[in-house]
Amino acid sequence: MAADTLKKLKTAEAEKISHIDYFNIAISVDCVIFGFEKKELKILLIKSDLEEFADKWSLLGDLVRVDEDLDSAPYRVLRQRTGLDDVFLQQVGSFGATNRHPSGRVITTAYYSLINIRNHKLKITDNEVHWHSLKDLKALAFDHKQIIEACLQRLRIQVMDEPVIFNLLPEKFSLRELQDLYQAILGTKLDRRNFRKKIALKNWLDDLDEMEDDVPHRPGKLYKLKTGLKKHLAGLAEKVK
Amino acid sequence: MAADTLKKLKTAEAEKISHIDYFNIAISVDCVIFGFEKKELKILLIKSDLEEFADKWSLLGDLVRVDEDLDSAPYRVLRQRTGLDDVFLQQVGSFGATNRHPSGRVITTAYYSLINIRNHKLKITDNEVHWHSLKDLKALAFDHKQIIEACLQRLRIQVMDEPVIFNLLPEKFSLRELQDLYQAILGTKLDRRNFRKKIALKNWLDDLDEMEDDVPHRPGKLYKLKTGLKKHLAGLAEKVK
DNA sequence: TCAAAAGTGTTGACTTTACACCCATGA
DNA sequence: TCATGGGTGTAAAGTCAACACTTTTGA
Repeated sequence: MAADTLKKLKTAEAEKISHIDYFNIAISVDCVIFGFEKKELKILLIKSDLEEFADKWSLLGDLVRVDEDLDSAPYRVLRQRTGLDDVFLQQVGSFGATNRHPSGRVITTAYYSLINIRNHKLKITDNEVHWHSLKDLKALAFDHKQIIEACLQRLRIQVMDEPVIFNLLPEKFSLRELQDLYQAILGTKLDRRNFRKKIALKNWLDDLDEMEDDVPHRPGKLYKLKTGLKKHLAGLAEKVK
Repeated sequence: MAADTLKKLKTAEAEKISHIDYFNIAISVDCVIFGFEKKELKILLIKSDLEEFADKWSLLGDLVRVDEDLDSAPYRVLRQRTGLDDVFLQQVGSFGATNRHPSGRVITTAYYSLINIRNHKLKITDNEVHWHSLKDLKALAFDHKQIIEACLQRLRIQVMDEPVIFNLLPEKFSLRELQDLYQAILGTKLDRRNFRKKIALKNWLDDLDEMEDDVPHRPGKLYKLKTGLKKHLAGLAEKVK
């Protein structure tokens, strides 16, 4: 979150900055991290540590370091916050209204990320960090609501013709889980037969010849993403797409 | 162009900046300005004033001012460079490799713009500014080639289902001109009958009951964009789309 | 035996593509 | 009279949406 920013901005540094103001537009990155659990799309947020936004939640972000590529910064943020290293990340846009940050001029570049909540490597140690259901987001810090909206729209478009959605699922999954996920993202119900036809047509999946074994009803077949359609194709899609 | 940047960066300011380095990532905007003439897509470039890029062309850009919204900066650049005020502009993405700028750390946000080359208000006084055919772009300064590529891809997608393309045409135009323009953007040939059907279906145009009168062959009907589908819907599409 | 979800095809509506001829105008 | 593009329709292929019944499993 660009909130880290703030702690710093409130110290002596803040004064220094405000004086050499003209050259001091800080630049941050913010990550909209999507997860999927219990048929719901979730998003990872942190309690804002800014007075102005007391009790509000904000995105995970940080200032960009002078020796790091812009597109590397969100990977660092995710590594630091979640311990995950090989994640799907894609730049969505930059937000730079003069008044978006209460303690100074900060332009932020937003990225969206898709991660599997159940990934065993995912370690959220910071207890100010929590998963939130997208449905009942309260007021957020900064312009983060708007940023999330933009990322969600990007996700909705992307999900239709690129195999990015699998970053939200475990290695093995059933078609029901996949359909539930599409529905959560798109906010619609899909016809099961049409859905399966469409997925089959895309030819993204390998049938594992295994069955679910933990469901209280008839188990479905398990599938995995075809090897070769590597899960996080971030770098590629990022700039060229 | 982020080249303005450079002039500044090379002065005394440059030293100052390099020392308080940690907080000094400059932020610029660059405009990919498309025009259409003689059945070709053109782009407006300026001679780079940077030694490192002597004889190379670069995009029009400038540093973002501390008291101006990020999304306002490209409008200012266009106003200053072309005299045009009401232009179509849309943010495409931000580019921030550490080494993208030879004289310092500059992150740039790219915008694409569509303007009518024949617009009488268009005043390119600076004689270092020229229209270039997209086909024969030589090496460009910075990462501007890559930025143009990204903007072109955005344009290609956008043009398919939003009436943005008309910003490149005069008020009145024939279906042939429109088709030529689509072809220039998409880089393909289109079937005339199918093209006309598709356009008719979109219901974007008003038939003016006028004819072309300056063509060396049978004149076609003239159309204009329906009022209400205002030409530059930039602000709208920008963040929400 | 019940509840829950798995699995599976067909039809009609619509969209997309391919394709060819006569017409109007200016040179 | 020629060259250039204007203007127009149809048929076949493909895509998309709607829709229902039988099967398997666990509780």
